[in-house]
Amino acid sequence: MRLTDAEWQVMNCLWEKHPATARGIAGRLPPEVKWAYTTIRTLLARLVEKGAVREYKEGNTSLYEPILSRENARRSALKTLVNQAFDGAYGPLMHFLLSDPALTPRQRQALEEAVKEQPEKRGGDSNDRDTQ
Amino acid sequence: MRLTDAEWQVMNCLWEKHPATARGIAGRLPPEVKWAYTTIRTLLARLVEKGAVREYKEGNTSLYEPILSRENARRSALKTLVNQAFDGAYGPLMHFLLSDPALTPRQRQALEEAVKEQPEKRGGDSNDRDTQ
DNA sequence: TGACTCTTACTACGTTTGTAGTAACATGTG
DNA sequence: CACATGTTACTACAAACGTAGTAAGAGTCA
Repeated sequence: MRLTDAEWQVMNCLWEKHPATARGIAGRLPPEVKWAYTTIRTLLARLVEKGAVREYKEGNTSLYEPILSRENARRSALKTLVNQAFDGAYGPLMHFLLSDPALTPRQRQALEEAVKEQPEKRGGDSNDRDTQ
Repeated sequence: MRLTDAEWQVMNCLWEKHPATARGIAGRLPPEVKWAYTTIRTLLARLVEKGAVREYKEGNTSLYEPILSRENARRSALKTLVNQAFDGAYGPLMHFLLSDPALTPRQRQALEEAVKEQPEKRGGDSNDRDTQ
């Protein structure tokens, strides 16, 4: 399951608190995101259509709830990144993390340990378990 | 600098060996990618336009060379991912990596150490150093 | 009951992305 | 020189994305 930038914003709000109404989500979006109510509605509709979110009615109001778990969305996004930018292996990613200047020396050392043992795991691209 | 999926494929070939011709890149794409020559040409043109690649002529043939470094492309992609999927902090990402069932116990422990010390670094979204 | 105010359903539209096609120009070869 | 072959320049076009508008129904309050 691939989420677009805008969809991530909406899903993040939904994971944080659900079920939620479109307006509730509008209220929990980061302050710099100022979308029209209808924009959020469109995004939710698209998410429902792709099976990431379930919609049900309470009175005439729609409530939304995530189907795709945060866990799986993350796993999927990370796999995509690793495949496209890190040769499909987690080792290079860790290596890269290592090079972050913001790490403390101890962190660096700990990570180094981990990388040394990394079993060069190739990213099998195949069947994402992405529901639940 | 944001790269699309297709652009990553091309850039990966370019980083591997450059300068390169469009046809050379075609030859180094992974076997499952079967693009028309003109498709690669279009992608290269878009990359040139966005400043990720430089093009120059040798005779009447175009040679291409990356301007955007792999390093920076990775950094940028990782930052985007972290911002959208991991609350803008590297800690949750490491946590997530930790949960990968493919880790050896020692790796897990080493990573755990690193995470414990993680300074909850918030993703300042701002000025990407993305050239060179 | 009429006027507001929400909510939904449907539609819209410019941009980006994936994926190419075609026409014209250059170059080497018989 | 005439032709085959490779190269470039330009154009195309459907799907996905970001971002929204409008019309019509439903609840609510004076």
